[in-house]
Amino acid sequence: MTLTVYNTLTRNKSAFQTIEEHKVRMYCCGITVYDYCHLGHARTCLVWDVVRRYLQWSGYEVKYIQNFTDIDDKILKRASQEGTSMEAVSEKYIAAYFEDMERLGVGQADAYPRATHTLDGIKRLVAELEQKGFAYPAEGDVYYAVRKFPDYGKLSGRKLEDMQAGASGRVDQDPDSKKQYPFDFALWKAAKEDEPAWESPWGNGRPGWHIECSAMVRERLGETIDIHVGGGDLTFPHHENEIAQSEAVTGKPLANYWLHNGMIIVEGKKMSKSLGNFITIRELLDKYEPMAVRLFILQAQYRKPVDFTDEALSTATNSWSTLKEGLLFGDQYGEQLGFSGTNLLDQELVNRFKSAVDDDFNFAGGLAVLFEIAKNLSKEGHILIHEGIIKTDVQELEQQWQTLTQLATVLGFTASIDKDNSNTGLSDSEIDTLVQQRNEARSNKDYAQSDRLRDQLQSQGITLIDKPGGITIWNRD
RNA sequence: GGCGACAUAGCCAAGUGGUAAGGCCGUGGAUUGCAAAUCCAUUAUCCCCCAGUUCGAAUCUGGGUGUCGCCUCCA
Repeated sequence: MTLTVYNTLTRNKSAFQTIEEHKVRMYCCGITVYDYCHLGHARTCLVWDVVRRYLQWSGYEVKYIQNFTDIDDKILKRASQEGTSMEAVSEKYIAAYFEDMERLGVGQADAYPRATHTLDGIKRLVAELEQKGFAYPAEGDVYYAVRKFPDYGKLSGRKLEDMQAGASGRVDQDPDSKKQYPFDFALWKAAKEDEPAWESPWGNGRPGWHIECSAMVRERLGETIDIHVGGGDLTFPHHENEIAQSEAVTGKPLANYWLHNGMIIVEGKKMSKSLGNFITIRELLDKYEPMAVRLFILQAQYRKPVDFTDEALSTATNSWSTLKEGLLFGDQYGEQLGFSGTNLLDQELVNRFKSAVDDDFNFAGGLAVLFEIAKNLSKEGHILIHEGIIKTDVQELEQQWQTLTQLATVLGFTASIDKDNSNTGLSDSEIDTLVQQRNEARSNKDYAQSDRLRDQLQSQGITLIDKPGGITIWNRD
């Protein structure tokens, strides 16, 4: 089986081949830290985290880097609104980012470089671009001359002439602009009053947005990396500009594979800050379980847009409880069934999972395998509770459970038994007594009393199951 | 206006030439005092529309229609 991936650069699926055998160098364009993350950010982080897990599980050693943009107009604006500094705003939202991602179960990258820690690399890159004639200074700013880079537009599939012709007035030359050409972009911006600035050969100033990623990739991963990922909305201009910057200097491809995830849609429109239709991860997790959110995102192909609705999240919550039941099977019944603890996997199931996901990270296809296993396990669990028997061979059940657990881990799903069910205050014998009282009421046809007792127990998390022959068993939720 | 992506049951969604995975919801039956839970069974003659290629297409080609993204900060 071969992993096949869709490459934005070639607009095609092709077999995945690494530069160095068994090693993957992967870079993800992270976030600008001026506010809490929303569901759209969650999708990006979640999807690429799972891609990385999958690559690792497939036998690759993955070096995964994700940046924080901590120099930016929006951060400065936020700082002045809050009467604080750019650093304070960045720190606050970086901390919030880690809290949110931990709750979602997103693994940590190998490093989180920041623009403010990459100034040397950035300035070196700008200087090299200037030396090679790709950049020009203008009154303290430095711009990249896109017309000097023949490949400009190759990632997003556009031509400069078309963009200019088709933009219908949207790219009118700003009379105050220092650019030589409308699509040139800033590598370095001259310092404004009261704003943070760094010394440079072009005067005090700060870096433009795109240059930091070029510098970080080069510094942390090298001149050509295997996979560069990010949200689809970054394809142009951000990633296009990264390519222009890096490749102009090195003469080598910046990345062999460019992968982009689709957007979250709300009522037909992209979830975004500017539209104000976003829901933060924190708000979301007040209402839904993290694993349900993960399922909601992974059930869709990563490149397609996904509609956010409460109905979809509720559905995902129900689906998650099915999966969860399967995942908890061994914890709940393993001891009783005498699980051996050996880690044997069902290769047929593993292969089906792998062949699904190997096709451009088709996680939805992989999840179908997980659901199949989980459904059977939860069914066996139910039969065990109700009838005290199982219908599948114990060894096979254990193998299924081990397989489910491992495959779920690849996708980042983990379940744990809720610990707060022991505070009902009722001991087993007390429950037995109440159940007996209820059965007496039932035999006297005093159903009002019997239902009252059942409700009372239910409210304390005790579910009664009436079986044929007047036998009642119970269990704690 | 330019570039790109997508269109499969009530909802979400996989499937890229051989006759429609999976999830959620629902339905029928068993069981029950009634429930709940559970078990069993069941839910697209058809994949946006039209034409074509083919023995055969949801899957390929052409043309429509619709939706979304990017072209400005953006995950």
